[in-house]
Amino acid sequence: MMTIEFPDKFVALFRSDLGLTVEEYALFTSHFHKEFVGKKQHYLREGDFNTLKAYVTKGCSRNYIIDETGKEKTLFFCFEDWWLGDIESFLTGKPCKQYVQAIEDMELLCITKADFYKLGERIPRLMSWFNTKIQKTHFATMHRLMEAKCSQPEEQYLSLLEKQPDIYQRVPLQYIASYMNIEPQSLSRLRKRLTQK
Amino acid sequence: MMTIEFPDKFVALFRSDLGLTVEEYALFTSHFHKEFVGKKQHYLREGDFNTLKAYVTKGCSRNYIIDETGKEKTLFFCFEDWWLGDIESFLTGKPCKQYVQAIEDMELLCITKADFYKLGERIPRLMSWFNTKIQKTHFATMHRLMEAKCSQPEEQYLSLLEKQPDIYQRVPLQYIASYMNIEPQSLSRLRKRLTQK
DNA sequence: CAAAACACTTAACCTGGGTTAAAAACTATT
DNA sequence: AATAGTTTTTAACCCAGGTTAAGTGTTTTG
Repeated sequence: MMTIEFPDKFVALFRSDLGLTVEEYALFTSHFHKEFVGKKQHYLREGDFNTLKAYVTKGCSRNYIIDETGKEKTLFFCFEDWWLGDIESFLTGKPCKQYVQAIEDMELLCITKADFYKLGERIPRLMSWFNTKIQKTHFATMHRLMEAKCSQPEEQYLSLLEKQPDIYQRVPLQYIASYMNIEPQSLSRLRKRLTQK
Repeated sequence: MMTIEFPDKFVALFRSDLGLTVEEYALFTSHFHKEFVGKKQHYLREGDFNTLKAYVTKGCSRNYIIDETGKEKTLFFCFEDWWLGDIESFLTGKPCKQYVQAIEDMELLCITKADFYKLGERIPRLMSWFNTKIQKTHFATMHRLMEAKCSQPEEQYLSLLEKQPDIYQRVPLQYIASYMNIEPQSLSRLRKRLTQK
């Protein structure tokens, strides 16, 4: 079995922050395996079952859904040191509603749901970390809903440019438009308006 | 101390569904008190601290935020047998971002956060119920985000009319418009268009 | 009961994003 | 380097919803 390298942030999270012992940490990490998802490939599609917890070590992706008219609607992006997947499917065991597609070649560290829950029984802290993570994810989703309800395309573009300027280097414009709920043409037009000011 | 009447659904939830013993249930419910919120009064405002778990026995309300331009944006409504409040503030102990306003006179059954967590230690099932509830709330918020991203005002109006026809009797049109992210005038116009068909 | 406050509707005008289609600018592939 | 494929830009036209404002209907309250 080949040794996996775990990123600094991963180690810090479970060793320093969560305070797992060396033994607990070793046990936990021994259950991980590597996966790769090529650019434009799907990690999950609607109807799939999300049975892995996946930590992103390289690349980025987007979660999207397809509406009744066949249009893709990007819900959010995922970058290094985030966890990837469709939480609802992971937690309920039901099929995914979302698509998860790599925007760049991705490298993942994965543990199966079964292994994770088994370890959760032996390492209670792992379970409480997970519960806290679900809470934080919920807050993030709520903030996203608030943003979606409040902000005009123009402010949304500018605030994204401020918070995550690198996103425009890494993520094609069409996906950002879909995240902002407008057509690529409209985002292009909006940018033109902004540069003319 | 006066006796509080707990609604059937409340009893079913904690006795049948969750399986609390008679003693546990008695202990749990002994910590509740009643509260009233008059129509248009606020149960919570932005900046307040949400320190109560509140079960709605009568009336309905809306959670909303105010955007930079001063406009109210309704995130969701709350009816009988739902839990009321700003979960993020409850869980983090930080000030609310949301306003919670009664649409009709409301009657609530409340337990303090401190009491709830103390009981959670003695009755582990209570805690695991709560964790599951947070998960479900997260799914609901995610579905709301998906809906907000996908649906056109017209379909949103019609699907709401189908799912919860009583909402139009109980909730003023302006709040439904705000929930749908359009102006009251536009909803009025939309309804006219629909009746003309 | 009348006045005031609130809720809903209607209409005219305006604007920003959708739609369609084509061109231009990149990327990837042979 | 040439070709094909993809992504982004541009332009013209259209339309749904925003804005403003006025009018009608319905509660609430002194």
